[in-house]
Parts: sequence; C-alpha cells; structure tokens
Amino acid sequence: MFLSLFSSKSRNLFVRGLHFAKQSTRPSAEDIIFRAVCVNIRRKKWKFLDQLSSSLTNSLLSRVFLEFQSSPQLLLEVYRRIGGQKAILDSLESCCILVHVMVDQRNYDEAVCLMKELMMSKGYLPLEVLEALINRMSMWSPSTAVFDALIRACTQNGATEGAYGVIKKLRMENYWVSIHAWNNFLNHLLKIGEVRRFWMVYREMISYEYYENVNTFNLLIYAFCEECKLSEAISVFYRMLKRGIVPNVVGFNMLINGACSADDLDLAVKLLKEMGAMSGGIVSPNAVTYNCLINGYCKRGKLEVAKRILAKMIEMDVKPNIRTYATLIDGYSRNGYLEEAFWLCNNMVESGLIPNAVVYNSFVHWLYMEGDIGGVALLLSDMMLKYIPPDRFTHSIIAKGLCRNGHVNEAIKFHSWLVEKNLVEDAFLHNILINYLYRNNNTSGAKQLLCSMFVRGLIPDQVTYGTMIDGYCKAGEMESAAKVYTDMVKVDKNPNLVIFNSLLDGLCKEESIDCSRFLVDGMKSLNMYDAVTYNTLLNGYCRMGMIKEAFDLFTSMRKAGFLVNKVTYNIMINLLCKFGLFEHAKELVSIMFSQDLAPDFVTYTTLVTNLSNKRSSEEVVKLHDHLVLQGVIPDSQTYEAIVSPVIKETAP
DNA sequence: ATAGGGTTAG
Repeated sequence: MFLSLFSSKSRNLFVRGLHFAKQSTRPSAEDIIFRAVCVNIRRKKWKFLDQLSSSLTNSLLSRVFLEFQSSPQLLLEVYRRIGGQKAILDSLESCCILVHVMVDQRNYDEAVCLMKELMMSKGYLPLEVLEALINRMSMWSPSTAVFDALIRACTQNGATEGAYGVIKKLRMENYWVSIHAWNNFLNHLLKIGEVRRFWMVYREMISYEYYENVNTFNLLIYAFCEECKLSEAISVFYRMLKRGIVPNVVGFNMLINGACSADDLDLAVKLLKEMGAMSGGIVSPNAVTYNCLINGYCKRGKLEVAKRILAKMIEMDVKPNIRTYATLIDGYSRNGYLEEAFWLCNNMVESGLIPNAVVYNSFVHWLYMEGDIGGVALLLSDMMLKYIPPDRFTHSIIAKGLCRNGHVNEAIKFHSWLVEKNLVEDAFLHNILINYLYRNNNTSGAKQLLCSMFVRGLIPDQVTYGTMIDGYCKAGEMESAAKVYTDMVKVDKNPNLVIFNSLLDGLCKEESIDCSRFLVDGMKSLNMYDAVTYNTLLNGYCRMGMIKEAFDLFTSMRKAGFLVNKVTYNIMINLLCKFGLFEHAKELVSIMFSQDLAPDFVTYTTLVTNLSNKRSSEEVVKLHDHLVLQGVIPDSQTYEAIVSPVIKETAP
C-alpha cells in the first residue's frame, strides 16, 4: 500500500518534509502518512486519499485539518471527499475547525448538522463546543455567524438551557450575539410553549439595546397570538410599519393563523383581503396563508368554505401543497366524511403529490374512531408497501385505536414491541396507555408504565400526571390522587386547569361540598377556571339535591356568559326532567337554539329517556319528531332502545 | 421564521 508513496516525485516531497521536521530524525509511520496525505491534498489527488481512507485516524485527521485551516475551500473539499465524517466527529478540535470552514463558506446547514451530531452522539456540552470554537477563533474573520450556528444547533436539539447558556457566556466574554441568534432562541421558546419566558428573554434583549428586525416583530406577533391577544398582535404590526420596517408574508400568516385559533374566522378572512392594502402592495398571500384559513374552517366543520378556499387558492395561482391536502383530508375525516377524504386524496395523487405519514395518520385515526379495524389494516399495509415510515404519531394512533376498540392488552403488547425494536416513543404514547389502564381499573399496570417511563428516560409531563390524577379521582381514590398531585408539585410541574377540574370532579363525586367550594375559590383566585369547572360544580349540586344552589349557580354562570355551554344546558335539562318539569326543560332547549348551542345527542338522550319513564309513548314520539325536525341528530342507541319500539308499537 | 396528524376535564 505504501509503495506508491515512494514514487520519485512523492519521495522528493517526502524528503523535503523530513528536512523541516524538528522533533525527530526518524519519522513515525503516522508522520509519513501525514506528509503524504498533505502533499496529495495540495495536489488534489483524491484517488490517493481514497486508498488511504482506512488509515485516517483521529489524530491524523486533526493534524491534517490544522495544517489546512487557512485554506477553507480545500478543507471543505477534503471533508466532502473522504466521507470519514465519523472520524471527524471523534475529535472536537478538528470538528470545530471544520465548523469554522463551513460557516466561512456560508454552508450553515452543514455546520449546524455537524455540531448537532457532536452534541447528540458524542455528548459534548454546548459550552464545551463553544470553548473549542473560540479557541480556533483568531484564525478567522471575527464573524459571529459561527455562534449563530451553534445556538441554532442547540435549539434544534431541544437544548434550551444549552442555547441560553451559550448566549450568556458569549455576553460575558464580550462577543457579539447577533439579532439572528436572539430571534432563533425566542422562536424556540414559543415553539416549546414557553410564552412567559419568551417575554422575559425579549425584555432582556431590549435591555441590551438591540433593535428588533422584521423577524423579531413577527415573533412578537406570534407570541401575542399564542396568548390570544389579537389586537395587541395587530398593533405590533403597525408599530413595525412606524419604524419603517417592511413587513413580509410571515407576519401576516401568523396573524391569520392566530385569528383562526382564536375562533375569529371573519378577522382571518378580512386580513387575507387587506394584506395588500395594509402592506402598501408589497405582500400577497402564499400557500401558508391559504392553509391557515383552510385549517380554521376545517376545524370548525365548515368544509364547504374550506373547499372554496382551495378553489380560490388555485384561481390565484398559488399551488396547493401536501399540507393543504392533509388539512382538508383530516377535516373531512374528522367530520365523518371519510369517503370524500379518500376522494380528495385521489385528487392529490393525480396532481402529483405523494401521501405522507401525516395523511396516513389522519385516515388511520378516523378509521379507528369508526371502529373500522379492517380498513386500518389495509392502510397500514399500504403504508409499508410504499415504504412510508410510521412516526410517533402513527404509534400513538395505533395504541389509542387498539384501546378504544377494546384491545388494551394488544396496545400494551404493541408498546412492548416498540420498546424491543427501539422505535420512537414519547410521553404522549404513554399517556394514552396510562389513561386506558385506569379506565380498565388496572391501577398497577398504570403505575408500572409510569415507572418504565422514568427507566427509558422519558419525563412524565403535565398530561401524564393529569391522567393519573383523573384516574384516581374517577376510581374514588382521592388520597392517591392527592399523592400524585404532591409528587407532581415536587418535580416542579405546575398543575393546570384540567388537573384542577379533575380534582374538583373527584371531590364532587364523593360529595365533599366544602372542599369543592374551597377548591373553586382557590381556582378563581388563580384565575384558572372555565366552563368545565362550573359545569362540574353544577353537576355536583344537582347530584346532591342542592337545587337552590344549582339554580343560583346557573344564573350567575349565565351572567358571566362564557361559563355556559351545551353541557351546562344538558345538566339543567336533566335536573328539570328529574322533577317532571318537561315544559321547562323544553324551554331550555329553545334557549339553546337561540344561543347557537345546538342540542346534541346527550340532550336528546336526556329528554327521551326521562320522558319515556313518566309520560306516554305518543309524547316520546312527538318529542323525537320535534327534535329531529329542528336538526338534532338522535343518539342511535337511545333511538333503538326507546323510540323505535314505540313507533313499531303504535304503528297500525 | 409562519401552516397539517396523536393525550387529559363535564
């Protein structure tokens, strides 16, 4: 192998190299290879390098990179040629030299990738990488882009504290943290739902006298939208214009998406129409804009409008993408129109787009919800045939689908299989399983699963704790629920509204009325309460026969407005029916219609069941007809059990 | 930089 080194030309260079070597008159084997490699790199003899690739050890590579650190172009070529990226990762120093080279060549993605790998698989801490980068700093232009890349690598790895630590350290060492780096970190905070921290960091950044750029302003809009503060978000837009900053489509999209999630679709449409005027003719909608609106309408069941937006999009020459179709497909499936969803999928394929895991996940999920196990099996095998890898969503959907269709043990087996195959799992999947184990009264199984989460390095989240608390509350084991609550607070997880509501329900169920009121007062003082809270208490009053309290509460709930929903009326209708006050109950039904809260299958069942116990068959049929004529969809079980036999009986 | 799919409450 080394024979070729000693061809005459190489030999000359080799000897010359030896001449300059100070430390030793007898070069080691590595020295020999090192010289040879360097020579051939200079001459771009890549074939030679390929032959040597197996001898390129860590220390050798380090030496080579150091040798060529001032020729970035050449080094980049070496990196691409040798395919020995693993070897490069083994040496922090050579890796950092390469990162500098990449950044210098504006190849930021590669730089970020390299650092992500370095931290993920080699376990280097962000601050260690930073130090190594700084050590190589003097050789290069004082560009801070390399730090931007490091912060991006941290946020992409989910290392929030790592990223913030790098920012702090840089400031301490008097390096400039670019606005891009701040924006990246701020965006990361919003993505992980840390809105409060977002504002803290934003204020910190402003205190260092940074000027916001268009991206920062967009992030402020995003943050306000997350907090459902739409008017504040819009005022950010005008503040940006006043500063003379040119807006872009991203800010508008954030506003439109925010309006959609705040259930203000009129505003969303208005923004779409006014985009041009508001931006002085600079900005026009893109695919994201339309997708946000389509999603808004799909989630509210307004499929016809959603489809009209798709048509509009095409008319305006904006190409629908896979997300457009995935959104529509999910919207149609979610609202019970699976046939139409499959038809849309066909359209999509004909337009040249290939269904991805998201599309399959929607179908699988809604087929499971319909109990169509056979359909699921077909789709999953189709997915495999087309080499579309399932993701963590697929896994959760399968686990939940199995549980929902009565196969909890199969779901547990499926989970074990995932563990065995070392496939992605997350807290989400565990939460689903834990929930169903409780429902099946398998408390010990649920506890085991929680333990296995810890073992597998998965951190239980608020939902995990909430699921356990709810499980114990439903089982009437309030002491165990309280214990989980204490455990949760110990690990610094704050209870959320859902958890409080679960606890309240548990207290109401065991008829601890004083504790229940105490909890509600506490929740009010924390400003953490909603319609569920009040419905739970109302239901508790009704169950305990505290009629006066129930009516008083109902009145104050109606005064507040937002505390009343369909469930509230269903509870009250049930109460009135129990006392045989059917006329009053029907009055509440009309009020429901007038408040745009259409009675649902629960309303139907409550009325029909109670009426059939106390009144004639004719009245039951009359009520059924009355409700159906007003557009109420009957609960099929109730209909089959009560109404259908009566109709047959009265028929001639 | 923004958009799509999975968990918890009555």
